[in-house]
Amino acid sequence: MPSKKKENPVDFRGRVWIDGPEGTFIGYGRVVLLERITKHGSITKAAKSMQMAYRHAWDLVDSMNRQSGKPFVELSTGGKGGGGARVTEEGEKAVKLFWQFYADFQDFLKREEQKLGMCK
Amino acid sequence: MPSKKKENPVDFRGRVWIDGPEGTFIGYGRVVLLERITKHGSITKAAKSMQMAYRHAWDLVDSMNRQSGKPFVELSTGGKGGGGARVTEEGEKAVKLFWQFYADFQDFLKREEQKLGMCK
DNA sequence: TACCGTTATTCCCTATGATATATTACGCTC
DNA sequence: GAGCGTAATATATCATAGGGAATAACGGTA
Repeated sequence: MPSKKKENPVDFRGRVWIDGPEGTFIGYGRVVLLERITKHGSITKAAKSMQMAYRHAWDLVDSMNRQSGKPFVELSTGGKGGGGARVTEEGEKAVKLFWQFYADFQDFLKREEQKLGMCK
Repeated sequence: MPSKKKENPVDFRGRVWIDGPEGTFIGYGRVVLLERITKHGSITKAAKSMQMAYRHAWDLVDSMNRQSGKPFVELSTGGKGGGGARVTEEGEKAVKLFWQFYADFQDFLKREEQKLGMCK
Protein backbone atom coordinates (compact mmCIF):
# COMPACT_ATOMS: atom_id res chain seq x y z
CA MET A 1 0.00 0.00 0.00
CA PRO A 2 1.20 3.52 -0.71
CA SER A 3 2.84 5.26 2.19
CA LYS A 4 1.41 8.58 3.27
CA LYS A 5 4.67 9.58 4.93
CA LYS A 6 5.53 13.19 4.27
CA GLU A 7 8.53 13.82 2.04
CA ASN A 8 9.21 17.09 3.80
CA PRO A 9 8.83 17.05 7.58
CA VAL A 10 7.15 20.43 7.97
CA ASP A 11 4.52 20.86 10.63
CA PHE A 12 2.22 23.65 11.59
CA ARG A 13 2.71 24.82 15.14
CA GLY A 14 1.70 27.60 17.46
CA ARG A 15 0.86 28.79 20.90
CA VAL A 16 -2.23 30.39 22.35
CA TRP A 17 -2.93 32.28 25.54
CA ILE A 18 -5.30 34.86 26.96
CA ASP A 19 -4.22 38.40 27.71
CA GLY A 20 -5.48 40.48 30.60
CA PRO A 21 -4.91 44.08 31.70
CA GLU A 22 -1.22 43.48 32.42
CA GLY A 23 -0.37 41.17 29.53
CA THR A 24 -0.32 37.40 29.80
CA PHE A 25 -3.19 36.26 31.99
CA ILE A 26 -3.97 32.60 31.28
CA GLY A 27 -1.63 30.24 29.42
CA TYR A 28 -0.53 26.65 29.27
CA GLY A 29 2.02 26.82 32.08
CA ARG A 30 -0.28 28.80 34.34
CA VAL A 31 -3.13 26.34 33.89
CA VAL A 32 -0.95 23.33 34.61
CA LEU A 33 0.27 25.15 37.70
CA LEU A 34 -3.31 25.71 38.87
CA GLU A 35 -4.05 22.02 38.45
CA ARG A 36 -0.97 21.09 40.48
CA ILE A 37 -1.99 23.50 43.22
CA THR A 38 -5.44 21.86 43.33
CA LYS A 39 -3.75 18.49 43.63
CA HIS A 40 -1.09 19.34 46.22
CA GLY A 41 -2.59 22.21 48.20
CA SER A 42 0.48 24.43 48.19
CA ILE A 43 2.54 26.50 45.80
CA THR A 44 5.72 24.92 47.09
CA LYS A 45 4.71 21.34 46.34
CA ALA A 46 3.01 22.28 43.07
CA ALA A 47 6.17 24.02 41.84
CA LYS A 48 8.40 21.14 42.88
CA SER A 49 6.15 18.63 41.12
CA MET A 50 6.73 20.35 37.79
CA GLN A 51 10.36 21.39 38.22
CA MET A 52 9.40 25.05 38.49
CA ALA A 53 11.16 27.49 40.79
CA TYR A 54 8.94 28.55 43.70
CA ARG A 55 9.67 32.17 42.92
CA HIS A 56 8.40 31.75 39.38
CA ALA A 57 5.28 29.88 40.50
CA TRP A 58 4.46 32.51 43.08
CA ASP A 59 4.86 35.27 40.47
CA LEU A 60 2.42 33.51 38.14
CA VAL A 61 -0.17 33.04 40.88
CA ASP A 62 0.21 36.66 41.93
CA SER A 63 -0.16 37.83 38.34
CA MET A 64 -3.37 35.86 37.85
CA ASN A 65 -4.85 37.04 41.15
CA ARG A 66 -4.09 40.68 40.34
CA GLN A 67 -5.66 40.49 36.87
CA SER A 68 -8.82 38.57 37.68
CA GLY A 69 -11.76 40.26 39.33
CA LYS A 70 -11.90 37.50 41.91
CA PRO A 71 -8.72 35.61 42.87
CA PHE A 72 -7.91 32.28 41.22
CA VAL A 73 -5.99 31.08 44.27
CA GLU A 74 -6.57 31.71 47.95
CA LEU A 75 -3.34 31.84 49.93
CA SER A 76 -2.97 31.37 53.63
CA THR A 77 0.21 31.76 55.64
CA GLY A 78 0.95 30.19 58.99
CA GLY A 79 -1.49 27.98 60.85
CA LYS A 80 -2.01 24.27 60.51
CA GLY A 81 0.54 22.79 58.14
CA GLY A 82 2.17 26.20 57.81
CA GLY A 83 -0.43 27.51 55.42
CA GLY A 84 -1.25 26.56 51.87
CA ALA A 85 -2.95 27.43 48.62
CA ARG A 86 -6.44 26.64 47.34
CA VAL A 87 -7.77 27.11 43.82
CA THR A 88 -11.14 28.91 43.82
CA GLU A 89 -14.17 28.21 41.62
CA GLU A 90 -13.13 31.20 39.54
CA GLY A 91 -9.77 29.51 39.01
CA GLU A 92 -11.40 26.22 38.06
CA LYS A 93 -13.52 28.00 35.47
CA ALA A 94 -10.41 29.60 33.99
CA VAL A 95 -8.76 26.17 33.73
CA LYS A 96 -11.73 24.71 31.87
CA LEU A 97 -11.97 27.76 29.59
CA PHE A 98 -8.33 27.51 28.60
CA TRP A 99 -8.42 23.78 27.90
CA GLN A 100 -11.40 24.35 25.61
CA PHE A 101 -9.48 27.10 23.81
CA TYR A 102 -6.44 24.86 23.63
CA ALA A 103 -8.36 21.89 22.23
CA ASP A 104 -10.01 24.06 19.58
CA PHE A 105 -6.58 25.32 18.59
CA GLN A 106 -5.18 21.81 18.21
CA ASP A 107 -8.10 21.03 15.89
CA PHE A 108 -7.38 24.20 13.95
CA LEU A 109 -3.75 23.18 13.45
CA LYS A 110 -4.80 19.76 12.17
CA ARG A 111 -7.22 21.33 9.70
CA GLU A 112 -4.58 23.74 8.45
CA GLU A 113 -2.14 20.89 8.01
CA GLN A 114 -4.73 19.17 5.83
CA LYS A 115 -5.57 22.33 3.94
CA LEU A 116 -2.12 23.79 3.35
CA GLY A 117 0.26 20.96 4.09
CA MET A 118 0.77 19.84 0.50
CA CYS A 119 1.33 23.35 -0.88
CA LYS A 120 4.82 23.42 0.45
CA MET B 1 -27.98 52.19 22.06
CA PRO B 2 -26.43 49.67 24.43
CA SER B 3 -22.66 49.63 24.49
CA LYS B 4 -20.95 46.39 23.58
CA LYS B 5 -17.78 47.34 25.41
CA LYS B 6 -16.31 44.44 27.34
CA GLU B 7 -16.37 44.70 31.10
CA ASN B 8 -13.23 42.61 31.37
CA PRO B 9 -10.52 43.35 28.82
CA VAL B 10 -9.46 39.78 28.11
CA ASP B 11 -8.46 38.84 24.60
CA PHE B 12 -7.48 35.64 22.93
CA ARG B 13 -4.02 35.72 21.45
CA GLY B 14 -1.44 33.44 19.95
CA ARG B 15 1.36 32.86 17.52
CA VAL B 16 1.78 30.42 14.68
CA TRP B 17 4.76 29.24 12.69
CA ILE B 18 5.93 26.29 10.64
CA ASP B 19 8.61 23.93 11.86
CA GLY B 20 11.20 22.25 9.65
CA PRO B 21 13.93 19.68 10.27
CA GLU B 22 15.91 22.06 12.51
CA GLY B 23 13.04 23.73 14.36
CA THR B 24 11.55 27.06 13.33
CA PHE B 25 11.36 27.24 9.56
CA ILE B 26 8.80 29.86 8.52
CA GLY B 27 7.40 32.50 10.84
CA TYR B 28 6.15 36.05 10.92
CA GLY B 29 9.53 37.74 11.21
CA ARG B 30 11.11 35.53 8.57
CA VAL B 31 8.33 36.21 6.08
CA VAL B 32 8.50 39.96 6.60
CA LEU B 33 12.25 39.70 6.09
CA LEU B 34 11.75 37.85 2.79
CA GLU B 35 9.39 40.60 1.61
CA ARG B 36 11.93 43.27 2.49
CA ILE B 37 14.65 41.40 0.63
CA THR B 38 12.40 41.24 -2.44
CA LYS B 39 11.86 44.97 -2.14
CA HIS B 40 15.45 46.08 -1.48
CA GLY B 41 17.57 43.42 -3.16
CA SER B 42 19.98 42.92 -0.28
CA ILE B 43 20.05 41.50 3.24
CA THR B 44 21.80 44.62 4.50
CA LYS B 45 19.13 47.04 3.34
CA ALA B 46 16.27 44.69 4.26
CA ALA B 47 17.60 44.33 7.80
CA LYS B 48 18.11 48.09 8.20
CA SER B 49 14.59 48.79 6.96
CA MET B 50 13.12 46.79 9.82
CA GLN B 51 15.61 47.66 12.58
CA MET B 52 17.03 44.15 12.54
CA ALA B 53 20.72 43.40 13.05
CA TYR B 54 22.38 42.17 9.85
CA ARG B 55 23.76 39.24 11.78
CA HIS B 56 20.30 38.15 12.83
CA ALA B 57 18.85 38.60 9.34
CA TRP B 58 21.65 36.57 7.79
CA ASP B 59 21.10 33.79 10.32
CA LEU B 60 17.39 33.62 9.45
CA VAL B 61 18.07 33.48 5.71
CA ASP B 62 20.70 30.81 6.23
CA SER B 63 18.32 28.79 8.41
CA MET B 64 15.58 28.89 5.77
CA ASN B 65 17.94 27.99 2.95
CA ARG B 66 19.32 25.02 4.87
CA GLN B 67 15.89 23.64 5.73
CA SER B 68 14.16 24.04 2.39
CA GLY B 69 14.83 21.64 -0.43
CA LYS B 70 15.48 24.54 -2.76
CA PRO B 71 16.82 27.84 -1.37
CA PHE B 72 14.42 30.68 -0.56
CA VAL B 73 17.07 33.30 -1.22
CA GLU B 74 19.91 33.40 -3.74
CA LEU B 75 22.94 35.21 -2.44
CA SER B 76 25.74 36.70 -4.51
CA THR B 77 28.90 38.24 -3.18
CA GLY B 78 31.10 40.78 -4.94
CA GLY B 79 30.47 42.02 -8.42
CA LYS B 80 28.28 44.90 -9.52
CA GLY B 81 26.93 46.73 -6.50
CA GLY B 82 28.96 44.46 -4.24
CA GLY B 83 26.52 41.59 -4.52
CA GLY B 84 22.98 41.17 -3.29
CA ALA B 85 20.11 38.87 -2.41
CA ARG B 86 17.17 37.66 -4.48
CA VAL B 87 14.10 35.79 -3.26
CA THR B 88 13.37 32.71 -5.39
CA GLU B 89 9.99 31.41 -6.53
CA GLU B 90 10.24 28.82 -3.76
CA GLY B 91 10.61 31.67 -1.32
CA GLU B 92 7.63 33.53 -2.76
CA LYS B 93 5.51 30.41 -2.38
CA ALA B 94 6.53 30.13 1.25
CA VAL B 95 5.53 33.74 1.87
CA LYS B 96 2.08 33.20 0.39
CA LEU B 97 1.63 29.95 2.28
CA PHE B 98 2.44 31.57 5.59
CA TRP B 99 0.15 34.57 5.05
CA GLN B 100 -2.69 32.18 4.31
CA PHE B 101 -1.93 30.27 7.50
CA TYR B 102 -1.69 33.54 9.40
CA ALA B 103 -5.00 34.87 8.06
CA ASP B 104 -6.78 31.63 8.90
CA PHE B 105 -5.38 31.88 12.41
CA GLN B 106 -6.66 35.43 12.88
CA ASP B 107 -10.12 34.22 11.86
CA PHE B 108 -9.82 31.36 14.32
CA LEU B 109 -9.01 33.76 17.16
CA LYS B 110 -12.01 35.92 16.30
CA ARG B 111 -14.30 32.87 16.31
CA GLU B 112 -12.93 31.73 19.65
CA GLU B 113 -13.46 35.17 21.12
CA GLN B 114 -17.10 34.95 20.02
CA LYS B 115 -17.49 31.41 21.28
CA LEU B 116 -15.69 31.58 24.62
CA GLY B 117 -15.30 35.28 25.31
CA MET B 118 -18.32 35.61 27.59
CA CYS B 119 -17.54 32.53 29.67
CA LYS B 120 -14.91 34.35 31.64
C1' DT C 1 45.66 47.59 -9.26
C1' DA C 2 42.63 50.25 -6.47
C1' DC C 3 37.96 50.85 -5.19
C1' DC C 4 33.33 49.69 -3.82
C1' DG C 5 29.24 47.62 -1.39
C1' DT C 6 27.77 43.48 -0.33
C1' DT C 7 28.05 38.77 1.86
C1' DA C 8 30.34 35.99 5.38
C1' DT C 9 32.37 35.35 9.96
C1' DT C 10 34.26 36.22 14.45
C1' DC C 11 34.37 38.24 18.96
C1' DC C 12 32.54 40.69 22.84
C1' DC C 13 29.26 43.15 25.41
C1' DT C 14 24.77 43.76 27.32
C1' DA C 15 20.04 42.87 28.63
C1' DT C 16 16.87 39.61 30.00
C1' DG C 17 14.99 35.85 32.29
C1' DA C 18 15.27 31.79 35.06
C1' DT C 19 17.24 29.68 38.96
C1' DA C 20 19.25 29.13 43.47
C1' DT C 21 20.00 30.71 48.10
C1' DA C 22 18.77 32.99 52.14
C1' DT C 23 15.87 35.45 55.28
C1' DT C 24 11.62 37.02 57.30
C1' DA C 25 6.62 36.71 58.47
C1' DC C 26 2.81 34.09 59.69
C1' DG C 27 -0.39 31.48 62.65
C1' DC C 28 -1.69 27.12 64.37
C1' DT C 29 -0.27 23.13 67.51
C1' DC C 30 1.83 21.32 71.40
C1' DG D 1 7.00 30.13 74.15
C1' DA D 2 9.07 26.66 70.88
C1' DG D 3 8.45 24.22 66.68
C1' DC D 4 6.68 23.51 62.21
C1' DG D 5 5.87 24.17 57.14
C1' DT D 6 4.24 27.36 54.39
C1' DA D 7 3.90 32.10 52.08
C1' DA D 8 6.48 36.32 51.06
C1' DT D 9 10.50 38.82 49.77
C1' DA D 10 15.20 40.14 48.71
C1' DT D 11 19.64 39.10 46.84
C1' DA D 12 22.98 36.77 43.99
C1' DT D 13 24.25 33.59 40.40
C1' DC D 14 23.80 31.59 36.01
C1' DA D 15 22.39 30.81 31.16
C1' DT D 16 20.86 32.39 26.99
C1' DA D 17 19.73 35.44 23.17
C1' DG D 18 20.54 39.40 20.78
C1' DG D 19 23.06 43.40 19.17
C1' DG D 20 27.23 45.99 17.86
C1' DA D 21 31.60 46.38 16.10
C1' DA D 22 35.29 44.76 13.54
C1' DT D 23 37.33 42.12 9.85
C1' DA D 24 37.91 39.17 5.90
C1' DA D 25 36.26 37.45 1.37
C1' DC D 26 34.28 38.30 -2.98
C1' DG D 27 34.00 39.84 -7.79
C1' DG D 28 32.73 43.25 -10.68
C1' DT D 29 34.15 48.34 -12.45
C1' DA D 30 37.14 52.13 -13.54
